Amino acid sequence: MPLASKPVGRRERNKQLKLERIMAAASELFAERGVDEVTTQEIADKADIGAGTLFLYAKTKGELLLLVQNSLYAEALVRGKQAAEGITDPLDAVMAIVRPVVECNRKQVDNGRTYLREIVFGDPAEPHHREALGLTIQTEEAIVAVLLRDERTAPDAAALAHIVSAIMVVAMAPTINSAKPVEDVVQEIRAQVRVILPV
Amino acid sequence: MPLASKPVGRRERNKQLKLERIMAAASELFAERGVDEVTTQEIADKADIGAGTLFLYAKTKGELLLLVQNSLYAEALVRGKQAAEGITDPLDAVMAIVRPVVECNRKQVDNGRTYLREIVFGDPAEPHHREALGLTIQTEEAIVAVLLRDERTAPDAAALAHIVSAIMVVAMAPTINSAKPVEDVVQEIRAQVRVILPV
DNA sequence: GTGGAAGAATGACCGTGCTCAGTACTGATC
DNA sequence: GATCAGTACTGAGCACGGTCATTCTTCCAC
Repeated sequence: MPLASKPVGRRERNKQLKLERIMAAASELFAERGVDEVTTQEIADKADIGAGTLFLYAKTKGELLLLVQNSLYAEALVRGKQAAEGITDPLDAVMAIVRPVVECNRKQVDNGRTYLREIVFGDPAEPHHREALGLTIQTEEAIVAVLLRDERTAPDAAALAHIVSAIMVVAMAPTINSAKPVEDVVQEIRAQVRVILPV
Repeated sequence: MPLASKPVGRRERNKQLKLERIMAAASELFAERGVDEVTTQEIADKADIGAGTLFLYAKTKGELLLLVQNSLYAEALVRGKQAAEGITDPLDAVMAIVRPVVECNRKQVDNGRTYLREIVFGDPAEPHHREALGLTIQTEEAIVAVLLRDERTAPDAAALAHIVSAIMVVAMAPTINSAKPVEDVVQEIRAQVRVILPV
């Protein structure tokens, strides 16, 4: 009976287990074939639960994608923050944060774009959506931190970081850009960020 | 037989008439109840055509919304361009273009947001979508024209205009902002544009 | 143990956007 | 007019995401 500090009954344990099975199933199927080519029925089958049960754990298919992709995004953000630490040039430092996020988002282009769509148009009341919004805020805060190294007022830094966010979204999300390789997208973002980051 | 320069047979005429009926029906229903609360069946009924026929004129429901909203957007753009002509301050001039677009987009919030979603995530191969993209490009060109009044390089102006576009999208589209009144959205955009338009 | 309240799981079912095999219409050709 | 190829129209039907009345499970009080 190791670490039974929280009274965890069979009920809670089963729920947790089911959630893990769902995440594993969804994660795998989405990565393999893309979110649009997978039905919720398939995910339920693979997770060995009823079709309706799925929606007790994620209110919509979109929420399911958020659930899966949030952790990837979180990891990318950590990498970006670390990479930015050693870089003094503001533009390069900002791009050090941006790059891993773009790479992560483009790992499976369709899923990445749908993820963005869910963040922008989904229901912010849902927990997985809130988590995603939290990550975008953290990303902006990381950029703010970089910008504040130079003399700059805090409100301006916050506004600039928000603008960088917007640039990223509009570089990654549109269907027109969906065929562009990661490097092109990163360069496109860099070109725009440079214009708004005067020395 | 007035102006029969083009050989317009019954066939072409009927198609045109049907398209007009579809546009009228969709336009009215969308405006009344919002795009999500209207079924394609209802639109077809109101236009007095078969359910399947609808999709010969617009490949998806989203395309139908583009079809309807494009003309409104086009009008807003014209108003914005005119308003900007008499204004010398760059920030004010840019905002003169932005404001009517935001107002138009927010006339029925849900429809406006769905319109943006379609522009960003829809199929650029579809004709109505292409028209919408054309309008966004025209908007950016109008902003470029304003920016080039002051000494500024053309590439920079283009980049800045594109950034203003991005700011607008990210101000209007997200669910979180859907409750904000027009004036708040405009001010939010203005605050950001000011930061990137140094004298 | 037993009873029963609270909660979780289920899958048949529904509404929706969209498709497609079949039908009807148009207009050119003789 | 008759024939016919090309095109437009149709609505029954499909696939899918999501719901909900019902069933099953857990766990507490006694």
